[in-house]
Amino acid sequence: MGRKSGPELLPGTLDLLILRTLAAGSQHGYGIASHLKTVSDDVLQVGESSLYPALQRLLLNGWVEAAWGTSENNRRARFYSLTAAGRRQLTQKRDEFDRIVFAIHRVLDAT
Amino acid sequence: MGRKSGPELLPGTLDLLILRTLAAGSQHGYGIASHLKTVSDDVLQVGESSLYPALQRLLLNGWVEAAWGTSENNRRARFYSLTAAGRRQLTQKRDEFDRIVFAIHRVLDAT
DNA sequence: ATACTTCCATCGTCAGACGATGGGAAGAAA
DNA sequence: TTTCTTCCCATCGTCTGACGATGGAAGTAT
Repeated sequence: MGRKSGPELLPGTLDLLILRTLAAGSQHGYGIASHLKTVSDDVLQVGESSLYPALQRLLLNGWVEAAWGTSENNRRARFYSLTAAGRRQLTQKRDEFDRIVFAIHRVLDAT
Repeated sequence: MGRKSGPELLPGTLDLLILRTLAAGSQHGYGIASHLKTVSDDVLQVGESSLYPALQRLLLNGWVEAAWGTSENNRRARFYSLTAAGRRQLTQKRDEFDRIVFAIHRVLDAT
């Protein structure tokens, strides 16, 4: 029976979520995942095997940059932060998301 | 350069959209696609190569059933309609969608 | 010592969306 | 009559992306 109970995400929204999280300040991977889980009240549970590839993607696209540092818990951590292009991308992805969700609602609420 | 201008859909929502469309009455594939495009004001543009595989999926899962008939335009067409299980699935997928979109908004609107 | 938590990351798999492609039948245009 | 457009069916191959499993390493608590 393939799946467990339900998808933890809407595919295609992970980049947006990460970008938005980083817009509030630099964070390391683990911190991003925790933040999403907490803020979403445990609805959004992004595993590390989704998160890190996504971060690689964002790095490659130049939307985030990374720097090694030390976490609050005194551990070696890689801090990701938004670039200018990342900020632009955030706006754009957000608009696109809103546009599509609005459209979907039109369908769902249609007479 | 890979993409054209933007994704026409949120991946994972196509089944929901089709199910919801059929909840308003039997339709053939082409009709479903037209309906989505019209109602969404051209935002949701589902191509036939997305649509038909999706319909096959829905058939396999027993959420829709199909019957050959004749379209309004006097053409041979396959009419898809919701089964009882399909109606249940629609409710469930819709709830799930709302839940996740709500969670995403919590992230997007976070302080 | 040992176990748990935090933090990094990759590999292999699988689902799903989509471009390209192919066909057939009805009606309109040439 | 031929041609074109619209309607309607469907598949194949590709690519993106999420995720389970896996494997470290370093700090903190028991």
